[in-house]
Amino acid sequence: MLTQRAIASQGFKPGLGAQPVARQAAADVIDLMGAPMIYKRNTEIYGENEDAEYLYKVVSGTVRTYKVLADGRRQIGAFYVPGDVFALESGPQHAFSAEAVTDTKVLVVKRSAVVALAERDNDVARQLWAITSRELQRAQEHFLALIKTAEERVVGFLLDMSARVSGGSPFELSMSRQDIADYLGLTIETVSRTMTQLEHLAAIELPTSRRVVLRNRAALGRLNG
Amino acid sequence: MLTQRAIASQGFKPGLGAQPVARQAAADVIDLMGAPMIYKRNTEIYGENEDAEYLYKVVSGTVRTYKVLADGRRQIGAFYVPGDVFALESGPQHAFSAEAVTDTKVLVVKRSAVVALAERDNDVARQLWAITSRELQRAQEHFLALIKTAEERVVGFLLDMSARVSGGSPFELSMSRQDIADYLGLTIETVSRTMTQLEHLAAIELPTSRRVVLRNRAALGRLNG
DNA sequence: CGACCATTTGATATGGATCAAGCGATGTGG
DNA sequence: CCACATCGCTTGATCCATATCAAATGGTCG
Repeated sequence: MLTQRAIASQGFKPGLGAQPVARQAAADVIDLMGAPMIYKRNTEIYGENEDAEYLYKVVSGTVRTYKVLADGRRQIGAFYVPGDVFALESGPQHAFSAEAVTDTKVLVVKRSAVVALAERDNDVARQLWAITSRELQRAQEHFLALIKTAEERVVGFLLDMSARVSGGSPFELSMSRQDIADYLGLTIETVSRTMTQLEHLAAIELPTSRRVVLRNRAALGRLNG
Repeated sequence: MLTQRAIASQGFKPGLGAQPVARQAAADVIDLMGAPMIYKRNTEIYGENEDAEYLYKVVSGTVRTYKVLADGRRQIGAFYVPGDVFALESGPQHAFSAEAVTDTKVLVVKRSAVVALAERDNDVARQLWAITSRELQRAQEHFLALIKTAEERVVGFLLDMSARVSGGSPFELSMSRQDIADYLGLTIETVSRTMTQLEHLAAIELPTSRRVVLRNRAALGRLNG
């Protein structure tokens, strides 16, 4: 479904807009050197604490990274959609595990190869830095979301996803309510109730549980805090 | 503030001085090129959305970065103690404001100078990346802390601070209860109550409200989740 | 000593979690 | 093609951790 649009939009992420050039070039390294791979829905891409051997770029589908806490709860660190680069969250070992949310196609490149290339090509070095920087910014925003109310978290999530998946207002959520709950630090019941409530407020519409129509962006902006 | 900034810019003249430091690590670059500056308790170092012109390294004292949310609440992003480098949290503008928690001495260096140096020196480039990477890791840990219980957050904070400030077990908190609350996403009352409770559990001791003795690390480790 | 600020302690309220059913879509075996 | 099992989601009732409101205590500095 997403494949055609995903390929067309590679390398650009409207909204973040910090360094489109750097992002483009960084993406190119993976585009040029990357090997395509396919992961089925709910299969592991890598595990927490494994050596971070590869860098990935999503071609189609959605990926989640997560950690399972001591008490058994799962916290999702991020969702990655077509165009996003992941597995550069930290040091030499992965801090999070990664799984395919849907059937997913990625491009894979050896981290060591890119790092070696960066030794000689400081354009590549700058791109690696830029990717990490953007990841940091994303983590900070996610982090700020966690101190907001349930309604604000859900609204923020919907606005974010609608901006990131190609298209815009009527869009499809590729992840389950449980995934959303684990991403937002809420329970599935609270996410569900909040969605219903937003629908009653006429802020959104839910033709199906996965399909979202942003019906009143002004109201959503206000509810976003 | 402007006066102090002017002094900072004397530290580096483009085109000069690159050679002698060419093989130094980034932290050392700040040590070598940095201009000392002093900020009084509770004064601003830089504001959110200002251009990120400088990089800072704490020599003495403590710094907090924070954001004020729409509803007026303040969220502290990080505390920086001697040895820490800050102001590399994101892109070309600061995502957070920075203030001195106590009277603080820092070394300041022009960001553009370091970035320019990184163009020619891979080692410096790698160090810039490493600093950003570490910051990302720190943000992720802070983020994971926010989904824990109040007790776990406070215990985690105390263990973290005790590890970071020179010394170890008996150590001094340089920040107020309000600072801690805003860092942990709790209220001042909850932080206070939790501290008292930890004292009753004989896990810690509080000779004064700012002085902390870790009395039972095993118990604290358990309470940390 | 007195004023002020930070911290602690107490009483009550509440947002979201938890426990528990119900419902609708999808798929499977008969 | 239907009956039924399953799964993901929604809805309802109740509980609890932390927030909020309020007051007392302690420490610091003029």
